[in-house]
Amino acid sequence: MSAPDTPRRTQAERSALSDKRMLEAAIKLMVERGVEKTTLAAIGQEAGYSRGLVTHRFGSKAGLFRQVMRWISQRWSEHLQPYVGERDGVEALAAFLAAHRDFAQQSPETMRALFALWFEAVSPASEMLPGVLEDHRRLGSRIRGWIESGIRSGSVRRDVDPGMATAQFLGTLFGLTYQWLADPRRRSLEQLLKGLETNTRRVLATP
Amino acid sequence: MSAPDTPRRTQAERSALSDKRMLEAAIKLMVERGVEKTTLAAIGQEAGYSRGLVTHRFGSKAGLFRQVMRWISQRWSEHLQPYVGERDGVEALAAFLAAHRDFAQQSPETMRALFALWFEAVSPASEMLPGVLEDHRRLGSRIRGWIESGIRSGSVRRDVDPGMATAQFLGTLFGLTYQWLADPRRRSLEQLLKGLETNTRRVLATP
DNA sequence: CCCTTACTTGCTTGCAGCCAACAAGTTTGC
DNA sequence: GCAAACTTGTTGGCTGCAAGCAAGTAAGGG
Repeated sequence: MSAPDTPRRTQAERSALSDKRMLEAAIKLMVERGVEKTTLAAIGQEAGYSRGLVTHRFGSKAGLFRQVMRWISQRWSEHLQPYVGERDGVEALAAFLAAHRDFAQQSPETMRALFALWFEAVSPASEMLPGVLEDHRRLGSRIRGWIESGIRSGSVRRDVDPGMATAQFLGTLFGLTYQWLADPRRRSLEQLLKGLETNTRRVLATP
Repeated sequence: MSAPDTPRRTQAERSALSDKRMLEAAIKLMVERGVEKTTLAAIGQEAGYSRGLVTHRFGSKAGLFRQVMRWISQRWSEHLQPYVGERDGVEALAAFLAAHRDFAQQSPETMRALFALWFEAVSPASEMLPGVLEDHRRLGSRIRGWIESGIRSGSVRRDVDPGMATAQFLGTLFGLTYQWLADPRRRSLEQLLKGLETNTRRVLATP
């Protein structure tokens, strides 16, 4: 007879579970207190383990938050996928914005954690920057793809430079999300993204 | 006869000098290593004083960087002033972007420090956030003013919502600056801001 | 006037508390 | 029994505080 609160697990299950718990605890605490004021000991204990396990598993504090970023980034990316479907051009961008809006509404803490990590990475000599740039590049490629196919299918103006339009679109998305993070009550993210959609249509769509 | 390397100074001069030296040292080190990896002891010694003076003067690490932010923010604001002059509407916004571009070119480290501090402030429970929001609000008011007077003078479309247009414009400015900070070599800030100007004209200007 | 004495302000040094990272030990699953 | 998961002991380094020293300033008697 085994105690119901500690069922027998395989080693793989054990470490997968502790990984998940620690990542979730890290997100919870970093959203409450910020990365700097979140200690590794607190994360370990919030997750139900010892103060030392986090370091043992992820190597360092930076290593942990790199993992947090990858984890959320992946989930975000998967969430966006189905919204766009087979659309292209401006319609794909609009669907992408709707996905972003819904994700922020469904789990604002997760969104906050992801973007806080991205924004903190601009700090010079950041150990997270390479991963952030990788994420941005991937995201940029998808967006540029939609714009380019929009040009080919005629729904996007022919004189648009896809690379530049991508930078503008992503820049505005980041900037609006930043404003929402900094001061959530000033304007709703939904409203801000609606504005971006309108402007994107006006700038990119064929007349 | 007094030694040339230690001229006699009043108390006020002494502290003004040490303040300036410490703020400059803080900017230099935070641009090199990031805020987190910059120690108060290193700042004090870089400035030519003891490891303890920074805390004594500014109270805490957060207090110091609050002061750094105010200091740069003020200089930035003063730099922008003369560019705009008596312009309004889209022309004022274009002049503002030119000022931003020139400031970034003249002293990129200063710009980098200011925006890094702004972006780091989105971290929850940040002690700097109130000051950042204050800066943003002031900036937003000026921009909204230009847009509103542009509407009155007829150079900006009548159906534009000034508050929303301000949020979009500022958001894009932040987002593009973020991209430039994160990856300076990918696209020049000049190019990015040029794109913003074009889009702003397309969205706001009367046909 | 100037120069001694009392006082203020600027600055340094020593120390306590806290944290990340590492290493050695213990438990759990295979 | 042995390898992987996890815990506990320890160290070096950093912030923030407080006590103390030194440079500057003001006031009174000659």
